[in-house]
Amino acid sequence: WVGVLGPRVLELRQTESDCFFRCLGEVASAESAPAAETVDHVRAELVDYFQLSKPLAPMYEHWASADRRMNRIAAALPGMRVLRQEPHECLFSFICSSNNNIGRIGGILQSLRARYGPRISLYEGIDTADAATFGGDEITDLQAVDDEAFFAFPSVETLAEASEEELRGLGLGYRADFIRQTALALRQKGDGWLCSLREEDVDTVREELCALRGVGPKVADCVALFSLDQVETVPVDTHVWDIACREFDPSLRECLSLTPNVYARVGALFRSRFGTYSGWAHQLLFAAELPQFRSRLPADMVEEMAEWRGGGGGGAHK
DNA sequence: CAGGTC
DNA sequence: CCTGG
Repeated sequence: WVGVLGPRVLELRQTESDCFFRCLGEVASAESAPAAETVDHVRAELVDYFQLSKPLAPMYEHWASADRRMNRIAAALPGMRVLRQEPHECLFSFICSSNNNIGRIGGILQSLRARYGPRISLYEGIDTADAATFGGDEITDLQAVDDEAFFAFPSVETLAEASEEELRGLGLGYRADFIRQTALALRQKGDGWLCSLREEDVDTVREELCALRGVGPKVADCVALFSLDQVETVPVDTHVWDIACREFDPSLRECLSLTPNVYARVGALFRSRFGTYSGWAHQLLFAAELPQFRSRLPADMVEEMAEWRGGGGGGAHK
């Protein structure tokens, strides 16, 4: 895998027993430390990003014993971790995700980076073709506009200065104003404000995030789980609602829309079943719904899921 | 209708 | 309600 983490382009390659990494480039402004120090620093950042100090095996065992279906999914999808993203990037990204599809979200975020983010220049002698072949992945997976363009995520300051019109031009649609407004609010609240929410309790985090433009319960929960250490939080989107209907409580199917009441019921179901790390358990169940992981699941399970989707009349069961 | 919010 | 499939 090749992509941007903070101010650097990183390459990761996983083998049976190890995970290798190297840095391919960095933003020009970053004062480059001695190479040996950078390696240690990047290693520490990866440990933080993938939350490697949290042992996953005990969680998997707990979830597997709590749920028959989860037992099989856990076996099929090992190592599914929740990322610990940079909170500002996470927040803006999930504001872009609302009422939107994954493909377009990725495009919008790449446009945001390319237009407002600092460019990352690759080190001498490194090109993305190297990077792509090294990992054996397609070059289409790269977060590059062209063959050599990488950008870090833009700062709050830069986004606050952006015009709504220009943001719309990048394909953000009505979310353009959400981005600008939230950037302005964050600038006013000061640099460390968002990260400081990591020290707060779930309810405070939710309340503070929901006060921002473009942030409702679902987006708030995503930011809480994926960047603010709220391991118990379960973001409920249309897919997670489906999972809850299908696996935990068919009566949820009667509800016409994802109202706050339904939202709360679904989260409560996950927490009663999976406990403290329900957000992480949710991540595994959610991943199992995605087309990219479907092929790894047992055939009868895939069939059961397809039947549910089709049986509802192409999603018309709502 | 898509990984919702105003 | 932006926008693309």
